[in-house]
Amino acid sequence: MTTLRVFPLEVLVESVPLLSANRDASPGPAYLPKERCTHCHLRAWCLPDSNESSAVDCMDGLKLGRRRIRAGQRLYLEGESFKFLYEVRSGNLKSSLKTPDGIQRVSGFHMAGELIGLDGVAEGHHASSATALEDSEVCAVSYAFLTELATGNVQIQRTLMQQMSGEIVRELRLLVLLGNMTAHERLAVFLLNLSQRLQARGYSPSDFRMRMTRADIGSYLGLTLETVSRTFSAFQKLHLLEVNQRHIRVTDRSGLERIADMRAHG
Amino acid sequence: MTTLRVFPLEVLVESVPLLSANRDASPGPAYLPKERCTHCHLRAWCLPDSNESSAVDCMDGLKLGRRRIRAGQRLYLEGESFKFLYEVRSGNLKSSLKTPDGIQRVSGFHMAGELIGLDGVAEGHHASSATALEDSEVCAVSYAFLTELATGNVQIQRTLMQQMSGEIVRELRLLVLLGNMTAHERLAVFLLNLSQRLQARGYSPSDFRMRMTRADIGSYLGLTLETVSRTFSAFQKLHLLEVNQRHIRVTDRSGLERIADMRAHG
DNA sequence: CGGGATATTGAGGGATGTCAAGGTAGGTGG
DNA sequence: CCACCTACCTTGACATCCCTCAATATCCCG
Repeated sequence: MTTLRVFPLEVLVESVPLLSANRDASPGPAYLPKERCTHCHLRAWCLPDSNESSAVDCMDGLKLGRRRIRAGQRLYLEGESFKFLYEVRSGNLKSSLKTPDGIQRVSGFHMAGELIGLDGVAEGHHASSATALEDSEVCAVSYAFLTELATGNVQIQRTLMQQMSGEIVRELRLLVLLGNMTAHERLAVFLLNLSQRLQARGYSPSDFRMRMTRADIGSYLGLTLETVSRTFSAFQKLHLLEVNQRHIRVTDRSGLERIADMRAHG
Repeated sequence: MTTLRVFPLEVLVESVPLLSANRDASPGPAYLPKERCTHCHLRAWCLPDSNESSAVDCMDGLKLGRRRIRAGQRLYLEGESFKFLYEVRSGNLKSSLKTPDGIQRVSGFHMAGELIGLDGVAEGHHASSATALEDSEVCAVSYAFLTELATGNVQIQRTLMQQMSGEIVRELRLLVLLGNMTAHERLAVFLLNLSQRLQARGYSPSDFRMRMTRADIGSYLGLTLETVSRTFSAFQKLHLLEVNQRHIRVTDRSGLERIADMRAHG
């Protein structure tokens, strides 16, 4: 496994003057220079309702820091003191947390535009770890500063609450999945969800490369990696997919959908 | 099953003047009269950090409405428009949501002092339903008013965020449970959690009556009711519990704990 | 006392976990 | 450029836990 190197983020985020838009000034080895939020093409994802200029202005005032993470590196660790939320700028990450027996279990995969770290708010330290599945870039937002700002800005406050609640809903749906579904159903739901999220970002929903291992998928879906592998093979035999390692071509989407909510129809 | 009767809550909460502390004035058939939050003995649970008088004053200004729910009745329905958060005052409720195949799955059990309905914030309608397991009482808080208030009050804002994040963390832990654990481990974790929450409320942690059916527990833990029943019997044979229908006596707590994180030790 | 909901227990089968043995891809260094 | 190495993936055989189906028992409430 890759050596873990976590750079002290406080230094990056707190010490640089706000609104220093100079993107060419002395980039450190592990992060990109700061820049105004207005330039962030993912702003709409991070704060979907911020159409009012006031909200945008507020966002510009946020203490922001970009950060690069190499594949396999951790962005934060379970139990670590919680200070920042992160928006994924590019690449893919996974969240995971330890079971009582010390095994790491994947609780989510995160693509560009998604906000992570919200589970740290409750107890002041992260409830899960975040690991890069490939070389990735994130945007760090000081949570203390964000809440301070939210106090005077309904827009930001509302968005934060919505993001949190959205996390709750996502996990509820995953709970249902883990509680009732067969391996076939789980993988079908997983692939359709992946496909839909890729499409929303302008990628092909039917031809993509997964960034996670079979073990990651299995851990996420509550299955062993062998069962995941077998299920991929089964889907291929059913002519639903063409599978080549992590490259997936969906050849029968409606077939997948039929499996995803199987018991609803038969 | 009991007939469902949902009273129009908007009427109750919006139409009554604020701070009408008269608890004897014309109570409707389905709810108690309004009263100041200061009189609420569960205030500390709902907003744990509100020691400053300013926060308490703010809470007094919240649009609050008490509401009675009979056993089996629904407080709100999945998909219903989201307007209120609810704090459980007395009794016990369960949350549940539909699987793709239309089966209702339990996602949580709620005891006095717990805040429910947070999953509705994300999309403006409830992501789950809440059903009373016995005759219960809740306190309705207008979400719109609460956020408005939070804009000027860091205390309330922080508490809201913490409650939400806490919900996320609880669900994360349940995810881990559902993904990896055996029936024995699941039930042990469930019972210990129940025990701990009862103790925190001043009840015996080792001698209590569960309010939910075997089917509810099974649905929550991702097991069938038969497996739950068998596991109770097994625990009894192992002299961990004495089980009499829903009455539980924990006779070997450390034994339960050993099962709950079994793989950690052997 | 009766009826419906709830709980217990048994028998059998199936889906998935476990253990094991290759196979494949991609990166690294000679 | 090739050989190797490591991580990842596939497939098989077998075991097992839990689900399904079914019968009976018990409790609670009217």
